[in-house]
Amino acid sequence: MAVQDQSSYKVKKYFEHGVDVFLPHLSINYIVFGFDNPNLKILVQRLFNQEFWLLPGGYIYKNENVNDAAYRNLKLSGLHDLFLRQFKTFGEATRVTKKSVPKPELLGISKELHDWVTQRFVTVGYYALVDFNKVKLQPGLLSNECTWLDINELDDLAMDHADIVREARGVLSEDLLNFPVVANLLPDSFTIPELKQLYESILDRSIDRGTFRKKTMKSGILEKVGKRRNAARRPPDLYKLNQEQYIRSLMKKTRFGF
Amino acid sequence: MAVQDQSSYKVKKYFEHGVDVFLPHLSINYIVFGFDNPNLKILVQRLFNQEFWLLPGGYIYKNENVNDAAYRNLKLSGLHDLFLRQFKTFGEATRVTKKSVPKPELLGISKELHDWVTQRFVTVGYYALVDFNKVKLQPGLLSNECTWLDINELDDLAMDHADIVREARGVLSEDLLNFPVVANLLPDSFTIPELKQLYESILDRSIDRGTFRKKTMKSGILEKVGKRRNAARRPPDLYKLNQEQYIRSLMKKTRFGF
DNA sequence: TCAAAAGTGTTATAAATACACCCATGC
DNA sequence: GCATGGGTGTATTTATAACACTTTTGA
Repeated sequence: MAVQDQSSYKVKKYFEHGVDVFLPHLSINYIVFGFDNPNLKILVQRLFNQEFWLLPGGYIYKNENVNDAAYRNLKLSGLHDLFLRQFKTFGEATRVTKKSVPKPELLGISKELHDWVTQRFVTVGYYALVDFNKVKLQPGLLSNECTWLDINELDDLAMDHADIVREARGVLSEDLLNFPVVANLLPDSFTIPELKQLYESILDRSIDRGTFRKKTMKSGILEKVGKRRNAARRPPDLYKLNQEQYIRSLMKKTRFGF
Repeated sequence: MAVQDQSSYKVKKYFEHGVDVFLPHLSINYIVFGFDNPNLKILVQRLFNQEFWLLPGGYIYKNENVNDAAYRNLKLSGLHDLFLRQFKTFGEATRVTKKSVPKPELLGISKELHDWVTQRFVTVGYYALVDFNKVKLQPGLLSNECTWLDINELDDLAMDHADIVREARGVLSEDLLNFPVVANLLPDSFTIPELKQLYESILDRSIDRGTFRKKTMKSGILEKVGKRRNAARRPPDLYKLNQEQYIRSLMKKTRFGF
């Protein structure tokens, strides 16, 4: 399950140029969604010896675009070439102390660094969509352990991170109905029932099979590429994204009303 | 038109406790929408002797919620009890230098303050909806002059503020179709044709009269309160918001598809 | 041949769209 | 009475939702 890495000093790598190269009081946090059929998961991390999980995140260089920082920090966790979207900024002054503040003193870091990472942060929230099966879990520079957490089991998240996840899910639910973004969560080829299950796990409700098929087919972004053969039942058709039509549909902004 | 106030030193009032009480590198900017039938307007300010207009904005105290700061800063411009919604954070490192950087040296402020206000800022964007006729233009503490600018005439905005306005308009267009937020832009009582014109000015396209009426009526949030008598033609019915139904409809999230 | 899931079709209802037509007013 | 914009009705098309029926497979 969880992937661990006990080198407690790699945090120093992240801060190799000190803390003053970063914008103070401003951080980035990610909700990385992955679809482990039939469940929607999010990627979480923790510092070793700590009780609670944290959303992945990072800081922004003083001369760096926030969006660029978003991609850079994700890359440090081995995630790249993914769908990434800023969705909200969280600015409560007490957000860090809401629940289970991390204890950086356990990391054996300097007083200066300790003070820096425990300052008040306004955090810019991004959500990312990844192909669950392609992701190799790796803790990144700011954590020692990472794992997938079920979207419905957020009790073990620290600070206000459970709230952030819920907001992200709400925004994703909306985006889902406006754009076929969700294909970013699936492998290159997939079946309609899989896509339907994905919609259902995000929206948290069931959708009629016939209606779902008709709508997704009509959008024209799916292209049949074969059949899947694996069980004692009718094999589902396999589809892939028609990239051209996909782009076009992003432009048109056709709404999928389920 | 524009309202002026030549006291160039009131900026010092805003910074009476120095700059260190504020979060560095982080600001708030507003797009205050007002409907001057038939045109959609936004509120802009400028520092005297400067060429370009700026969006209203402000800074955040170190121990203050960003949302609270948003309301507080608006209040300094005489705006309160309005609809306010965070819609996006703008984090380009070079956003300030995109076009026409303000010249604070013209204000006769200290070197320290000059350096502070010209640092790199990540800005949290909010849009506000106000009743155009109720707003008394007043420049606030961070500007000497303010006015309404037509939503389609953004050439005179400094930095990346025109981009920010365009993004805000896009978000408002979406929100408009999901919630009856737009009533916040109208006086207490208004006619259906006025409401329609408002939709059209935001969405920048025309809507069928019959369809518009049917949809808005069906939502049940409008209550007839009389007729308007003013021209050589059939007098339109006057409506007001049914507050109870309005709240309910905010919950239900019914979509207005025009 | 059977169970199970995939695929397809049917029908009823509701929504969106584009009109046409009538209405109330001041000049 | 007439020009003007406001209010209402209708017909067409399209979307939504629920459900039933058929197909394909391995066991």
